[in-house]
Amino acid sequence: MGQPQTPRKSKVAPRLGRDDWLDAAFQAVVDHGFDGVRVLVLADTLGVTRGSFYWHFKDHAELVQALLLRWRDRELALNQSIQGQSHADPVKELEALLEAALAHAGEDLQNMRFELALRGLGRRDAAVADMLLAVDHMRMALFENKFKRITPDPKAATDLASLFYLAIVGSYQALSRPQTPSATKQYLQSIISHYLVQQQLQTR
Amino acid sequence: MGQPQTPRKSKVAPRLGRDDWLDAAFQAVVDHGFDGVRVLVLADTLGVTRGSFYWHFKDHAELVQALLLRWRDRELALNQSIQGQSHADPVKELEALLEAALAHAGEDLQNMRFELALRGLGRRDAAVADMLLAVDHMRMALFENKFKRITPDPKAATDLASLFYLAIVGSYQALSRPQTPSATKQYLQSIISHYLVQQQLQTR
DNA sequence: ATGGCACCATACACAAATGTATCGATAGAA
DNA sequence: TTCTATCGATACATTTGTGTATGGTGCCAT
Repeated sequence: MGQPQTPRKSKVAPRLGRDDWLDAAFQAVVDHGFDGVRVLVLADTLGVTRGSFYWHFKDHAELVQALLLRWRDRELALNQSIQGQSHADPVKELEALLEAALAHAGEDLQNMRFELALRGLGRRDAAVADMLLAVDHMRMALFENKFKRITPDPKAATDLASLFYLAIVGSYQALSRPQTPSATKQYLQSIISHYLVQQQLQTR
Repeated sequence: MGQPQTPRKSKVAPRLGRDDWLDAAFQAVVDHGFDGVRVLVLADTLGVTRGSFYWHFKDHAELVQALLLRWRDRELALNQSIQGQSHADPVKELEALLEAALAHAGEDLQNMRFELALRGLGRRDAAVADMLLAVDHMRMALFENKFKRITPDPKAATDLASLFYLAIVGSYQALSRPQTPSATKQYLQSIISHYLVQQQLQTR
């Protein structure tokens, strides 16, 4: 959380880099969706003119493309780091995954809003849809692995993984009943424990 | 599914009405989102000029507003009609509700796509968000009632209703694993039956 | 038939956004 | 110090979209 690699004077007139534009574009997506990513608006918020933009990027499409790739790379990295940590207790592990998945929504729900906007874009753009599909599979596999360590029935594990993952995505979308990620987490966990109790009763 | 109330010659030069513009706007939302609702594009697809539009509507905002209200009214009506039908068997009833909810996605997933776009709009517009909230509560209550007739635990009924409703919304969003509504229905039902079996084992 | 209403076309003014071309400024290396 | 690569400003051309004003046309009842 310190200075970027290129040490900047951090006082005034901070010459912009490619990442600064990407950050601004990210925020624009969060606030107004991908259709709200306007070059001259970004220029305004960054305090420069569009002349700067067309030095860093070929055109508007390249900006969006770069933003997409950055998101995917970060998502991949995050997934791998989560895959790394494993506890002895599989239930603890699942709960940790739930925790991570819902915390990933972001401080001010920015990541969540970005991802929703991204899914909106994916409905009109096949390439984006493919990218999302890959990420979804990646994350769903994570859930499936955890559930497989809990229940003996492999089909049940797959179904439960699907159900939970979709419920999380759905909770992003329809924030009606559980209005916060933490509330969502609580009732998801309650379902888990409920399920586990019955599981034990059944196998006993 | 016949002729509209105003009997039209159905041959050529069919003078347009307010609903024709709303239909075109609906399709535009399905295809390109709310930001893709452009008056002159609609005029093009309808084969007229914008002169027509500004006779039927005051401005662009009124078109969107009318589209929103039409959606809400239809949604309310649909909900009430579903609320009417009730079978003796509560499980059958729940399955019928699932069936209806997922069939509501629409022939070519048009209703689904529209609703997703609508939720995207709701993230930027408080009034739209409120409207969605009301509809979500309405539909969730439907689920909750069904579950309450199945399980004795009221908290479990609420949690399950939330889980299922959010999973349905999520399946709209992330069509990764279950790629079609029918596939979604199948594994949701599998979860139900799984749950019911355990429920019986527990209460026995 | 003809007057009037409902519906649409045409033309204009305006705004917002993209992209290009050109010139200016500035910091760091030579 | 001066040169140069990097970054930004300015001005222009073009596209796309909205909204308004005004005129045109077919159809129905009187």
